[in-house]
Amino acid sequence: MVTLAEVAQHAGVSASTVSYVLSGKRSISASTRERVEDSIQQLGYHPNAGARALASSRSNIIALMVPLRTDMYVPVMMEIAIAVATSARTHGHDVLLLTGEEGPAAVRRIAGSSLADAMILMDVELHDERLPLLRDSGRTAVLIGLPADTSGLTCVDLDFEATGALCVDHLAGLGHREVAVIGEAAAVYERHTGFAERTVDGIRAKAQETGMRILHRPCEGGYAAMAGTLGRIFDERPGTTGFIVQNEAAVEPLLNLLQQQGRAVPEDVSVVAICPEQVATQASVRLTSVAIPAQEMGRRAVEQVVAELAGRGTDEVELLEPVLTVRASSGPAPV
Amino acid sequence: MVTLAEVAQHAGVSASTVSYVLSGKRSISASTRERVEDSIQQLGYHPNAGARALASSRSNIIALMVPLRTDMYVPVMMEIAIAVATSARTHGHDVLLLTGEEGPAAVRRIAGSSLADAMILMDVELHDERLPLLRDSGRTAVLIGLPADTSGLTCVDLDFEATGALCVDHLAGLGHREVAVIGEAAAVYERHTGFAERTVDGIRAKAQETGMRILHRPCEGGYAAMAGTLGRIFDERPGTTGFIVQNEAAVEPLLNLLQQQGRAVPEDVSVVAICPEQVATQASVRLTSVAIPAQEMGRRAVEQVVAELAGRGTDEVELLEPVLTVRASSGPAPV
DNA sequence: GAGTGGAGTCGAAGCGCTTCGACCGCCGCT
DNA sequence: AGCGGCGGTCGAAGCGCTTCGACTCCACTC
Repeated sequence: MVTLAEVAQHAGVSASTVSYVLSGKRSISASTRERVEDSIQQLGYHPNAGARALASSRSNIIALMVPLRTDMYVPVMMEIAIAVATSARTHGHDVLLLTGEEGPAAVRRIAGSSLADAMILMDVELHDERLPLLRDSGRTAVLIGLPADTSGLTCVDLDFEATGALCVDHLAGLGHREVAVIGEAAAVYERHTGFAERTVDGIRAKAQETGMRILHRPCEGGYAAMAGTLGRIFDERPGTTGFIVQNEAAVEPLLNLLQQQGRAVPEDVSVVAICPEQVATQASVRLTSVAIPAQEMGRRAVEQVVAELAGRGTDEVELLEPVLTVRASSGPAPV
Repeated sequence: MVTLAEVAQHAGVSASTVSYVLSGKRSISASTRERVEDSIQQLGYHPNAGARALASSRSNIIALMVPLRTDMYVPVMMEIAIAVATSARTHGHDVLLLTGEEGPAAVRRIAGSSLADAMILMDVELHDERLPLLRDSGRTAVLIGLPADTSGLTCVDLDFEATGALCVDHLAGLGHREVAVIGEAAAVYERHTGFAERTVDGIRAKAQETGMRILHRPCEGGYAAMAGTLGRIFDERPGTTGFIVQNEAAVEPLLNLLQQQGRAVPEDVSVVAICPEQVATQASVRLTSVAIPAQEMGRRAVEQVVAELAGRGTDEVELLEPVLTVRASSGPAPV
């Protein structure tokens, strides 16, 4: 491995000069800079990450905690993770992938070892165990999601309350009066995952306002689970004409089942989904949907992290505004 | 932050002793060890990652390069990534997430900076640009996937040739003579991604052996693409009675379309999928399938990495044997 | 009773980098 | 002419850890 010292010798300058060329923290004459840069090229020098971290107490690594559960909203998670990794690189950072498995201990370990300069947490619960640790670790952190108490924390998320309200508004405007909500799996609510609860809150509030009847049912992904849930919904509320679907793994099964039952979409029944654009456009019926801006969320989270590391910190909650796109799955309520 | 020196002072021993307690590289008396461990607990000490990496030239980090494309076999990727992260932790390593975006440069950067001790590459192409760099970086590396030239590389993968053969065998045994293969998106073949080509090779070879006619068609995921592809397949080969599906995003659309066309599965048409178990069991018809053992692949890759780092290296290709599970989507060919 | 060797501990020398203070010219000011 | 100040460079002191060699005891052996 080539070292700083070797570059310095090759360029005929001192080690510190090379360091300053690299960091730009002191002015360097054009001629010296050029010579140093040439030497770096020729020798194929790469700064040693460990030495750098030790000397500067900055690792240029951002830790990303993703949920362990691989059974939920996987594409969204993946998209966020990739967006985080990609934007981190554009800011000169790398991303360390932590799974939920280690739980709160991971926070302690990462903060304690100075392995990462900052952390981004996904899949945040309302009363997340990791938050107290995070707060008094003093590390900069950004949450993707919204806990109950956001004091001292920076958060990025889609405004799920507004999202719920938007879906209701759309269906109400089309004359629907009885709407069923196909939620995430029951476990998601039991863990008090913020986004799921907030969506339902938003739906409930707006429904009350517009005089709509809501039936909310958690639902696992997959065909079998959806079949059961759907049967029970129509048993209980035969007059249901609208669906709001939050679990993307239930979307296609739902469309399929409706079709089998001879209920036409959107003539007899309207469906609004909360899902990534790709799911909405690739489904068997092009879905009216509120997009989950996974990439945007990942990008924003990184930008917040970078801003805070640079001291331009702003402990704030940034809620992205939902956008509803009308496609082929929603129409006027049947008369 | 608490340092080694502080722990040493607190325990009344020298720094090196604490270090040896931590690493176990020299014998320490029980009493000393206990005292040191107590101090570590009380002070809440965590070794500084940078310092450790610098002094030992081991970062205990494994870099994982995942493809940037978020549109392909996402669940599989995610499952592998999580399995890698999880098993890495059980071996005391962390995982650095690199996206394909940076391309071969990432290999140079990581190797050069000693940020990671080893690399795991996913989405390997037959003639992958990263391989030459990897070879002469001297870093230990494991590929998930199989390039054309595996010399000097450790690889882990499902045996996709055998997988293809297995699918053909199953359908041939049921009397099917005309089978269509729904492949991955065309771009996957253009990039010469190993697994896709090898699957087709395996299918072709076995089909010849069993006198089966094969029609292979690449296919994007999603409903619309599948509809087009399916139409063209039946135009060209009206006698098709079997399908082998490799693109998991095409599975559900295919089932849906067949149903719409009044072709019953498995009475009129049999479908065999190559996909994760979850997809197979959650589809609208429980699918006869060859499982893609994503977790297993991730775990094996990490184990290989750890073995090589420990000097118990074995540059070898490890192909996992495919397992076909018969479910409800395949049956005897119609007469 | 001197010699041998292993168990247990310590001191010191780095690992490769950043950064602070100091130094040296040289320009421009009064 | 003299001096402040600034652009540009260097030396040296760490950052917190690992690891090598050396040292001390003490239990054995012959």
